[in-house]
Amino acid sequence: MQPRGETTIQDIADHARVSKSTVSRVLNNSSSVNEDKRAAVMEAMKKLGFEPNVVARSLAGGRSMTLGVLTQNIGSPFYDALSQGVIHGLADSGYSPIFVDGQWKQSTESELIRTLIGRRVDGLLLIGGDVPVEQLNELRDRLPTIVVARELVGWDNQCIHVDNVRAGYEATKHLLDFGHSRIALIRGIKQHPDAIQRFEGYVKALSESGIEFDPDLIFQGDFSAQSGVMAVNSLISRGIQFTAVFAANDMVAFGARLALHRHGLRVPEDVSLVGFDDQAESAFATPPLTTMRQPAVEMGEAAANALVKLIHGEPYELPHLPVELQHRESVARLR
Amino acid sequence: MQPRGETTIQDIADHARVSKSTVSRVLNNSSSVNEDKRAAVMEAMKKLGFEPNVVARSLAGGRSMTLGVLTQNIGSPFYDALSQGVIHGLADSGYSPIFVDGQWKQSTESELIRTLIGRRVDGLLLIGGDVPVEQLNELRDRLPTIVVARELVGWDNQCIHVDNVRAGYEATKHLLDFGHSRIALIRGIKQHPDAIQRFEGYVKALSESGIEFDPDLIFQGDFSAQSGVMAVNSLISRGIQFTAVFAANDMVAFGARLALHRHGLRVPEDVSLVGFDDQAESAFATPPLTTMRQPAVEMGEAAANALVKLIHGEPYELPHLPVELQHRESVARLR
DNA sequence: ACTTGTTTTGAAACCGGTTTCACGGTAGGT
DNA sequence: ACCTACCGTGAAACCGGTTTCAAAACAAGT
Repeated sequence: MQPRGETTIQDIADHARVSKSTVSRVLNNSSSVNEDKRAAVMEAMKKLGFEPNVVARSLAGGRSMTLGVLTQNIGSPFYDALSQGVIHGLADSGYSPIFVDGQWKQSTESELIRTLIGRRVDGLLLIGGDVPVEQLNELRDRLPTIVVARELVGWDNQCIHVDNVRAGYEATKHLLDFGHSRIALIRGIKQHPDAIQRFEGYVKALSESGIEFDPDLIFQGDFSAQSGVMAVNSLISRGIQFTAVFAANDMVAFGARLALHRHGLRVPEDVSLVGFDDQAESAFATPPLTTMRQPAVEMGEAAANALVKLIHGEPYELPHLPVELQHRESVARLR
Repeated sequence: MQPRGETTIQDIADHARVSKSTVSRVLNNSSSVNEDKRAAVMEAMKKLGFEPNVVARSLAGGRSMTLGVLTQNIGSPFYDALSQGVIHGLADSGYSPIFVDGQWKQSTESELIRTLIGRRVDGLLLIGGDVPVEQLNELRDRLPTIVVARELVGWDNQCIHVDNVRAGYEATKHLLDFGHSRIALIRGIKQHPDAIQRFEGYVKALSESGIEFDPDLIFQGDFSAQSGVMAVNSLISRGIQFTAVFAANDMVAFGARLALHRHGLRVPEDVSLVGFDDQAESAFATPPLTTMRQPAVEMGEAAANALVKLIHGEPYELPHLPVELQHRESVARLR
C-alpha cells in the first residue's frame, strides 16, 4: 500500500526479471509461460501487492468490464428490486454496473446512454424507459443490450418482461370470481405501457364475463399512493358504487386503502382490494394485501446474467417469469 | 455512429487540420487556443459525432471520473433512499457511481473496496458498513472517502450521520409525553450501532422520567417486518403489559402493527406505535404511522456533493441533518 | 549434423487521450 | 530598433496495460 504510486506491471516485471509481456501473460493466462517464470511473477505480485489497473486494461483490451444500467426511478420499490437483482446477478461476473437514472424523461435517457457509451461500457441494461424503438435498434448494433420490464417488438431474445395484459386480466378475474362486478380501476401513468396493458386485461376480463365496462369506475392515476387516495375520494364523492378496487400498484393500493379507511369502509368486508408488484410491505399491510406478484429481483438477475452471456457471445435463454396472484386477505367474497 | 471504429481525437485533429494537442485543449479548455482553430475543432467534433473516450482520458489524466459506492443492502428502503440521493447528487457532476453491495459482511466489504480501488475510482462513498475504523483510516490516506449513515470517531468532516441516541430519546419521550410508561422496544440487529444507540436513547428517556427500565419489554429483532410480528406475539404470549411500541424501523412497525391487529388490538386506541425512517409507505399505513423521519435522500445527496468537493480539494460543509418526529396517527394519549 | 516445428520470450506498437517542452510569432517596454 | 514576455501550437513522452511480431531456445525427425 504505497501512498500514491501504485505498483505497475513494469515493477513486477523488473522484480521478477522478466518482461512486461510475460507478466501480462501470466496475469491473463493468455499463453503458456515457463513454470519458473510464472512462479517468479506470482511471487513478485504477492510481494509488491499488485492490483491491476482496470482502466489501463480497458483501454488496451477494448473491454471495460463495466456495464451501464439505465433505470427510471431509483427509490421506487419495483425498480429498486430490479436493481437489486442486477447487482446480485453481476456479483461474481467481474463486471461492475454503473447506474444512471433516466426519470422517465426520454431526452435525459438518451443523454445518459450517450454518457454510458462514452464510458465504453461493454453492455447496456435498460430498465423500462421511453427511448423509441428505432433508437434502440441502432443501439443494439453497436453494443450488447438487454431490456427489462419493457416489451419491444423484434427483441424477443434481448427483452425480459412480464405479460401485463394477462396479469391485469387475472387480477380482475380474481375479483370477478369472488362475485364482484363493480370493480374500480386506478390506472397508472397514462402513456405508460404497463398501465395500458393492465387496463387492457381488465377490460378483457370484464367483457369475457359479460359485464359492461363503466368508464365511471376508471380513475387516471400516476402510480403514486397519493393517486390512490384521490381515486377513492373521487369515486365516493361522485357517488359511484363499487365493491372492489384494482390498483395500479401496491403503493396506489396503500393510498386507496387509507382513503377507504377514512371513509369508514373496511377492507375486505366492504371493499376488496388488489394491488400489483407485491412489494415487501404488502405482506404486512393491514390486512395483508392481495396483489399480483412481479418477480422483480429475479428479472434483474436474469437480465444481468443474460447480458454477460450476450457480451461473451455465449448462448443463453431468457426465463419466462410469471406474474402470480399473491392471495392474501384484502379480497373477500361479495356477500 | 460508425459500426465499430469510434471517432478519436486524432480524427478530429486531421479533419480540423490541427494537432491532437490542440483538440485536447479545446476539449478541456485547458489553455487558450485561437478562435478560428477552436471553431474548426468544434465543427469537426459536431460533424464526426465525437464522444471522448472516458477510459483513455482516465488513464492519461489519472482521474477516472468514477466513484465507488459501497452500500449494504440494496432493496431495503433506507439504503435505497440513500442511494437515490447519491445518484441524484452526482447527476451533473461528471462523476458516475459504481455500486457494490456489501451485505453487512465485513469480508465482502473489504473485497469490494479492493475491487473499487482496482477500478481506480476517484473517491469512495461508504454507506454504513462494518469495516473496522483502522482499515478505513488507512483508506482515507489513499483515496478521498466519505462515510454516510455511520458514526466514526475522528472523521468529523468526512462522515454524515444522524444522532441516533437523540432520535431514540425523542421517540421515547414522545410516547412518555402521551402518558405511556409501558413502552415495548423492538430492537434492530444486536451489534448494529444504530440499534444500540436508539436503545440508549430509549433508556435515557425512561430514566429521565423516573420510569424503571423493564427488560421484559425489550425484544431483540433484526430490522425485518417479521421480527416486528414476532416481537408482539412474544410480548402478548408472555403476558407482558404494554401500551406502546417503539419499533426499530418502519418495516418492523408494520410487522408489529399487523400482529397487534391479529390479536384484536387497535392502533392507536389500545396500543401506540412509533416507527423509524419514515419510508414512503408509512404515511399511507392504516393508521398513518408516527415515525422518526430520517432524511435519507438528503443525506445521500449531501454525501455525494461533499465527496466531489473533497476530490477537488474544495472546501465544503457537511449539513447537520436532524431526525425529526413525524407526527401522524399511530400514537394516542393514554386514557 | 541439419532441417523443421513448436514453445517461450522480449521489443515494440498500440489503445486514445493528457501534458510537458520547445519553438515561432506577436506585443509591450525602453 | 532591440530585448523580453507571453501566447499559440505541434511533436513527443507518458499513463499502464495488451497484443503482434520476430527472434531465441528447444525438441523432434531424418
